[in-house]
Amino acid sequence: MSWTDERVETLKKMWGEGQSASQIAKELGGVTRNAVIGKVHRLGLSNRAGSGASAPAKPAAKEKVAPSAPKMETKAAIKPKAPVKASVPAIKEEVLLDENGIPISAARRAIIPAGQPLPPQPSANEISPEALAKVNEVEKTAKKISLMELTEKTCKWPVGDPATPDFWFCGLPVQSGKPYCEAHVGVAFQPMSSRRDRRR
DNA sequence: CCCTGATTCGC
DNA sequence: GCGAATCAGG
Repeated sequence: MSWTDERVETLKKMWGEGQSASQIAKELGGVTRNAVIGKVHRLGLSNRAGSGASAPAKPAAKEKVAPSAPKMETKAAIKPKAPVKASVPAIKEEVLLDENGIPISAARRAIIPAGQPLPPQPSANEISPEALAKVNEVEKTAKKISLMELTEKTCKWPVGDPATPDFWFCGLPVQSGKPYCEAHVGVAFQPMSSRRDRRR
């Protein structure tokens, strides 16, 4: 593959949108994230910001270390024509508030359904509205995979009622070792804080 | 371990 | 110019 005008265009676009090099590489196909990063540098748009921040001294005096332990990279080549459009829709969401002023979103209610034993449900915690908004967004683009499709790399956040055909798991790539994608990690692991002891 | 971008350097 | 290998950090 070569850097056709078109591909460069996509690269610029996605990089500008803050997409990671690996994501861009996947989108383009035929190139690795290294290639993307290399190109990005050559194009001189390594810095996404460009604000007048004083350029920190980067001597970058690097020395060749003895090459000893070679590292193999795991190649998983699966790219279904997922219509994953790189778009950044405005995060606008209606956050309903309950009696206590705790934000309740549609997504939230959607995952509390049957009252069955569900995974780590942050009960009455106060979750940042942003996190919830993100979850709502994610659930729109989630891969919606089935139980059997779950792997260590797929978000295991359940959505819907397990007793319903509409039940599915998020399925998006997990964040490092966690069982959920970034968005769901945000609502799954929330330090209980609202437990402020109030005088009565 | 997973991921990220940054840099180097042989091609 | 290109990008794998490597480095460095999260």
